Formats: sequence, structure tokens, C-alpha cells
Amino acid sequence: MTQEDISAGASGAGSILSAMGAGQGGDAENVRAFWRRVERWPAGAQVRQDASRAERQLVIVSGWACELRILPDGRRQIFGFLLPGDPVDGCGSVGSRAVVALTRLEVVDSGPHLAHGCERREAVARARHAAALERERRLYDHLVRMGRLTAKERVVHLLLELCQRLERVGLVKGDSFKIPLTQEIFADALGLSVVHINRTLKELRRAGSVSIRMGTVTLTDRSRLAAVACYRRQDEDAIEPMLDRREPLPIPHRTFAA
Amino acid sequence: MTQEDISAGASGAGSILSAMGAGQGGDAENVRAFWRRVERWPAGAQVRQDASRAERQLVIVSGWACELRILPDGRRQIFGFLLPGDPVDGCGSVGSRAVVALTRLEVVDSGPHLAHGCERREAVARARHAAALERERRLYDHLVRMGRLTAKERVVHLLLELCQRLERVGLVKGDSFKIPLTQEIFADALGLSVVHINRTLKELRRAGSVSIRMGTVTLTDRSRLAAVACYRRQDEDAIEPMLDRREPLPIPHRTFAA
DNA sequence: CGTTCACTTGACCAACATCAAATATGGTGG
DNA sequence: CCACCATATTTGATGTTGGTCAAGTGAACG
Repeated sequence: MTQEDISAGASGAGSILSAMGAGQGGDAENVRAFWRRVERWPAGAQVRQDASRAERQLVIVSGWACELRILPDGRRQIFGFLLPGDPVDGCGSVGSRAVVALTRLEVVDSGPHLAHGCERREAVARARHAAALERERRLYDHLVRMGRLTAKERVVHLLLELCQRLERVGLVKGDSFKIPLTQEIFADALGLSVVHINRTLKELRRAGSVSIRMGTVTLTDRSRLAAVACYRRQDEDAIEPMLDRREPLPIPHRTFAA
Repeated sequence: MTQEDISAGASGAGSILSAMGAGQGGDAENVRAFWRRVERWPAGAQVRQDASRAERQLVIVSGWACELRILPDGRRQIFGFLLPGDPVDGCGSVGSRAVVALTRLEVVDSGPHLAHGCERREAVARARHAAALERERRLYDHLVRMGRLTAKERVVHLLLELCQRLERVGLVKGDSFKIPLTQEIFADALGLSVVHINRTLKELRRAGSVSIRMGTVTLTDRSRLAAVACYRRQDEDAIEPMLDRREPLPIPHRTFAA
């Protein structure tokens, strides 16, 4: 896959990395200092957030990771994927989930940029905050996927999300992008079995809307796909249309008594 | 249900409300000022977080609410329940979900306590941060429920969560507590149909482990229930046992090529 | 070349959804 | 206190989605 392809352009506009001055905008000295601080993790490694240094705030430069939990009996649930430009930590959710590298990973610590007196402090803080909001929104989306969407919808919905996120960091070419995921990982993310993921992909492929082969995904008619999968892009969220039914929620109007 | 029952003791130790000095510990004058600022919402109302006043930070004093989203075709997904002592907003997740009151609701704004110079500032900020961490953890739990647990496990797991949270604010008597929820709301939270929720509850009742009647839930052997539902209490989370399989995650070790 | 890992397929089964109707339950107005 | 009504809960019959088991295929890597 060439790690280079995946990392290329990861410092897209608005991301934490660009706020740190890693992109083309920064002066050469700054960029060199940036890369000197990059850490690398092998695929499969568990990325630990050293609790003793709370101000440490890792950001992914290249590669993919995922957040997950494994139940005592072996069942796995993946909570989401971390892409280039994403911060590794939530609000600091230590103990409630693990972060595992899915590919070779390059990360930097954005913590120093939050120190008093750093000229980029404001921009980095803003970018981090925006990223946290988006992350929360993604968790809601994921909840909707698993709670209320069918298998086909789930797959399309997730692919659309990944496509949109990768697009923002310049990792989508035309209608195609690469995902370093096995069908098994897909299954663990979407709460389905590998076999059923496989059949669902086959079905989507047959319908011509989605093609996944050798780690390259192509989404031909994204707006149509978005409609069938109830996908709502990140930039188009008003709270109003989220409840515009005559009957938002059947509120219990009975008074419970012992 | 007597709103009074539900609100009683809601300012348990460690909560935001107790940090604000609403409990028995505070002086009378403070408590009176606290109650003067309480706002009320009717059941079914959508609690809006006025975007123009970002520093507004509502906390529930009494009653239940839920966070949810409704899809264009009417499918509903509830993301979680908000109980007395909980802050209404996430990190400020405007637009990605709605908050709806499930009962009559009493809320206060903890924003003023975060102003510079307030003597309780530190304590309130700490409590808010702790609440945010817990909330994130609950989202993960919910994801696991819907992705990897069976219907029976989901119900038990959610009931255990609610029980533990209510216990912390003094709303559990013995093994029993009250929930102002219909089975339909339960279904929307757990991604199941009402009918199947009903049958699952019946089954649990028959097994003697759980009894739900008239809005009162009784969990007899909680530690056994926790075992069967893969429930992990909030206080016992180490990250280690979360991945202690020989094979944490099958990492794609094949290099995808176009 | 054999081994390993991922993907694919078929046969069968269980969990859960859907549809429709009956039966509580509690609130309300007489 | 009773009859009535709207809401919730419960149940049965039936269909669909997705899981499980097992076996086979295909591609990379040593």
C-alpha cells in the first residue's frame, strides 16, 4: 500500500497537524523540528497514553489505528478508526478502551504546542477542540449504525464516513481511496460476522454502487449512497431536522406508582 | 412516581451538584440561591443548549432525559439517559444529537460556578471533567451492548448501568429503583423492537434474576448478573484486562496493492 | 511448492422483526 | 365509585436478517 500514499497530504486544512505548522505553509526549520519529534509504532501495537504525563497529546501523522474493547469471552467491538490528522486520545478516556495500530503508525505529540507562550497555541487548541466535537459526533453515528441500520446500510454508512474524512486530508483520489482493513476488522466495527460482511460486500458490488478490491474502495454515486444509508455529512447538521416528526418521542405519560 | 422521590438525594458525593454546594453541606443561604436558579422543563420538551451562550452548562437536578437522534424514515436511536446529577451537554455536541426530557425536569446552570473568582470553581470544574470521562465511557459501553451483546445481555447490562448510576445519587433502595421508561424507549435505546424487549423482560423475570413491574426494577444478584452480561463496573477498569488475549486483534499483515 | 492468511461459498439454524390482536393499567369525567 | 378512553403491555403466528459451521479458493511469502 505504500505507507507514503496513506500519509501523503495528511496535514490538510483545518487539521491539528496544519495548525502545528507541519504542512507546506510552515518554514523549513519548523517542519524539520516537527519530523524530529515523530514517534513510530509497529502495526498491532497498543498505543498507550502514559498517564503520568497527562499533557501528552498524540496526533496521528500517518497510518491507521482503531479504538476497541475485547470482552472476557473474546468478542470484540471496534469503536472507531483513527486516521492521519486525528488525535489519539478522546477527552482522556483511559481505561475504557484500547487503541491499537492497524498499520505502521507515525505520531507526534501536540502537547508542547499547548504550552503558554507558544505562538501556535490558539490555533492548535481550536483544532483539537473541533476534532473532539467531530469525534463525539462519529460515536453517535456509529451508535446509529449498529442500533438501527441494516447490514448493507451499515457498510455504506461507514465507507461514506471514511471517505469524507480521508478526503479532508487529501487521501481520496477521484472516487477511490485505500483502506488497510480486513473484512474481519470491518465485522468487528459494525457488529456483524465476517461471513455476513462478505456477502454484503458482494451484494453491494453486484449492485454496482460500491467496489472493494484489494484494499481499494470506490464509491461511484456518493449522494445516492448517502440517501440509502441515511448518511448525513459532517457539514450539514442542523439540530432541527433531527426531530422534525410530529411525534418526536413517545413520552411516558403514565405516572408510575409502586 | 412522585418527582420528589426521583430527585431525593440527587446531590450525592462527587457529583457536580454537591460541588456546587446544593447538598446538606452547604450553608442555608447558598442552598436557597441554588434553588432560585433552578429551571423547569415539561416532559417531552427538547432541551436546547442556547448556542449564543456557550458558557451555559446545564446540570440535571431531578428527572430523566435522553439523548437521541431520529432518522429521516422515523427510526429512532437513543444514545443514553441523563439522570439527576448529570450535565446535559457533552463537550458541546450541538447538532449531532437532541436532548429530550423524559419526565418533568429540573436543571441548573453550573456556568456561573466556573467564573473566575468563584470559590467553588475548582471543585465544580473537577466534577464536570469526571462526568465527561464517565459519559464517554458510557458511550463505549453502549456501543458494546448494541454491537456484541444479545438482547438479554443488553437489557441486563443497561439495567446494571442505570442501577449503579442511580445508586451514586442515592436513588436506589435495597435492590430496587424506579425507571420512568416505557418498553418502547428501552427498545429505542437498545436497538431492538418493542415486542422483543417485552419477551426478553418476560424471560428475565421467569429466570428470577430481574423483575420489572410498574416502573420499579429489582435486581437480586447483581454480581451474577454482571457476569452474564459482561458488565464491568465503573470503578474497576484497568486497561490491561481489556486486551489480555493472546491475539488482541488480527492485524492485516498483507500489503494491499492496487 | 507448501503454508498461511484472507476471502468466498453453501447449508442450516437462531435471534430478532413484523403484523395483528388481545389484555392490562391508570387517568378522567360522570 | 363506575364506565370509558388512551397508552402500555402481552401474546401468537409468521417471515427475515444475520449467525454458525464447514469446506473450498486464491494470493502472497518463505
